[in-house]
Amino acid sequence: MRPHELPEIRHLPLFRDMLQANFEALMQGAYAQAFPAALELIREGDPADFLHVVISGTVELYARWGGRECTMAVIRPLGTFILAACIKDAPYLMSARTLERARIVLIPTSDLRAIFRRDPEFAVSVIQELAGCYRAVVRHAKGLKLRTSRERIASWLAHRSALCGNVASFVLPVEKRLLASYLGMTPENLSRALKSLEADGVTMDGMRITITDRARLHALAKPDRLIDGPDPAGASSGSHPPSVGNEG
Amino acid sequence: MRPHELPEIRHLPLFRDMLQANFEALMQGAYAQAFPAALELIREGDPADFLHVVISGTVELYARWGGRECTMAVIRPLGTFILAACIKDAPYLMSARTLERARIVLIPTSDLRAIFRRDPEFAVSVIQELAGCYRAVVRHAKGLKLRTSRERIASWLAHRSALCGNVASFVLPVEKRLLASYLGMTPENLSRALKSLEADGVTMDGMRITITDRARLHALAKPDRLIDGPDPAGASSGSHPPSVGNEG
DNA sequence: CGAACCCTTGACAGAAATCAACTAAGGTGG
DNA sequence: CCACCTTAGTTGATTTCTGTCAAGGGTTCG
Repeated sequence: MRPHELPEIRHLPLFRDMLQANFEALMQGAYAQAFPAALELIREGDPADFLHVVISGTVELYARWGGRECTMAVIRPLGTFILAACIKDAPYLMSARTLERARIVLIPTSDLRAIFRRDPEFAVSVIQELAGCYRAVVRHAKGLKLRTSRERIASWLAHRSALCGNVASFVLPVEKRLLASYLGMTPENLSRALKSLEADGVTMDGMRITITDRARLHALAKPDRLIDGPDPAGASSGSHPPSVGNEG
Repeated sequence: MRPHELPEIRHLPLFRDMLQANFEALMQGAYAQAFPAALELIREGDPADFLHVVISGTVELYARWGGRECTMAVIRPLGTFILAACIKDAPYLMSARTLERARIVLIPTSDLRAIFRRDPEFAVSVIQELAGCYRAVVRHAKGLKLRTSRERIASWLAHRSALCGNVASFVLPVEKRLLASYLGMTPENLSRALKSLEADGVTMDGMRITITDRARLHALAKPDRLIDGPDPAGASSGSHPPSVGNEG
C-alpha cells in the first residue's frame, strides 16, 4: 500500500474513530491492488471475503437475473462497498466491476468481524455506515415505486444540480446507458424522456445538461429529501458525493 | 408492560445478547401501548423518537409521494421497525400504520443510542440486524428492477410456498391490494396477472392460492436466493417469518 | 338494511420495452 | 495519418405492458 493511502483510509467515517492499534491490525491483513477497466471484481453469489475500499477510479455495483442486468450503484473514491455481506458472512447480493482503471484496498472480512467486536467505537461507525446504506436503498426503492420514469429523471437532474451547488448546467458523471439502468429504464427510454424534458425546463447537449427553468423542473420532479436524500452538505458517508447513488 | 412481554422481547435477536443490566435500563424507559386498526403510528419525515417492537397485531410500512402511496413492508410479531432512523437520529423515511389492532412497545431512541455505545454485544446485534435489513431492501430493489410484474408475482408465490414448507396450497396472508402495492403494481394489474398465471401452473380461489404445476411456475419465477431470500429456516431476524417483506 | 370496501372485469389511454437502423465519436492497427 | 472497427447514443416503428377510469358483484360491519 502506498504511504499516502493509509491516512486517507484512516480518515473515512468508517475508520476514523477506531483505536489506532485496531486500525493498524485491520490494515495488517489488507492490501491494495490496481485493476484495469471493465474487470469483474465481485460476482454475486460468491462468499464475501473482503471489504473493498475504492482509492481511485470508479466501481459499478450491479445485479443480474435471468439474462437481464441492472446498475445498483456507482462507488467513487473514497468509498467502501459490500460491507453488509462481509458482516453477515453471507454471499454477495451484487456484482461489482471497474468502470475505469481503479485502485482498491481489500480488507479481509474475518479481521473486520473480529475487530468490531472488540472496538466499540468501530462498531458504532459500522452501525452508522450500515444505517446510512440502508436508508439509501430505501430511498432508491421509494423512487422506483412512487415515481414514473420521467419523474425519476427529473428528480435525479434536480438533485444533481443541487449537489453541484445549484448550478444551472453540469456534465453527466456517468454514461447515459448506466444512468438509465440505475434509474430503472432502458437507454432508449432515457434518451426519449430526456428530450421530452425540454418542455419541463431542461435542455441537453451531449453529456451536458442545462436547467433552463428550475421552477418548471421542480414542478415535475417534486424533490423530496425523503427520496432524493439530504440536500447539499449531508452526503451521508464519504467525503466525496456519490455519483449515482451509494448503496454498498 | 405485561409480564410475559419482557422475556419475549429479550429473546429477540436484537436484544438477546446484551447484558441483563443494559436490557433492564433499556426497558426502563420503554412502554407498551395498544393501538386500534388503521391507525397511523409514524409519519414519514417526523423525527425518530422511538424504536418500535410489534408484540401482537400487524403493522404496514408505507411511503408517500405526490399523492401516490406504496407498501414497503409488513411487520408481524415479534418484529422491530425503523431501527435505522433511530440510529441516525434522522427523520423517518417511511410511515407506519396498524393493519389490525396491535400492541407495540416503544423504546426511546436516546436510550437505544446510549446503550449500544457501552454494550459491545448489543452493538454487534444492531450491526447484524441492520445488515439484514439492508440486504432485504437490496433484494426488493433487485426484484423491482430485474423482474416484470408477472415474474414478481410468480416469484413471490413460489417463495411463499417454500416458506410454508413447499405446500401446494396456501392462503394469502395479506389483502391483495396490499400485496399489489408491495410488489409495485396496481390492484387491477395484480388481479389480471394472477388470473393469467393459470397458464403457468397457479390457480386461485379467493384468497387461496394453489400451485398446480410447480415446474411451470418455477420456469417463470426463476427463484433466486439472491433476490427472494434464503429458503426456509434462515428467516433473517424474527422468530416468525415476515409476511411480505421486512425492511424496517 | 345500508354503507363501505375489496375484488374483479372491461374499455381505453399512456408508458415503456423491443427490434431495427443509423449517426457519431473514440480507439486500434495498419 | 488514415481506414476500420467498436460502441454509445439517437430515432423510428411496433408491440407489450401497465395505469386509469368506470361499473358491478360480493362481503363485512355498523
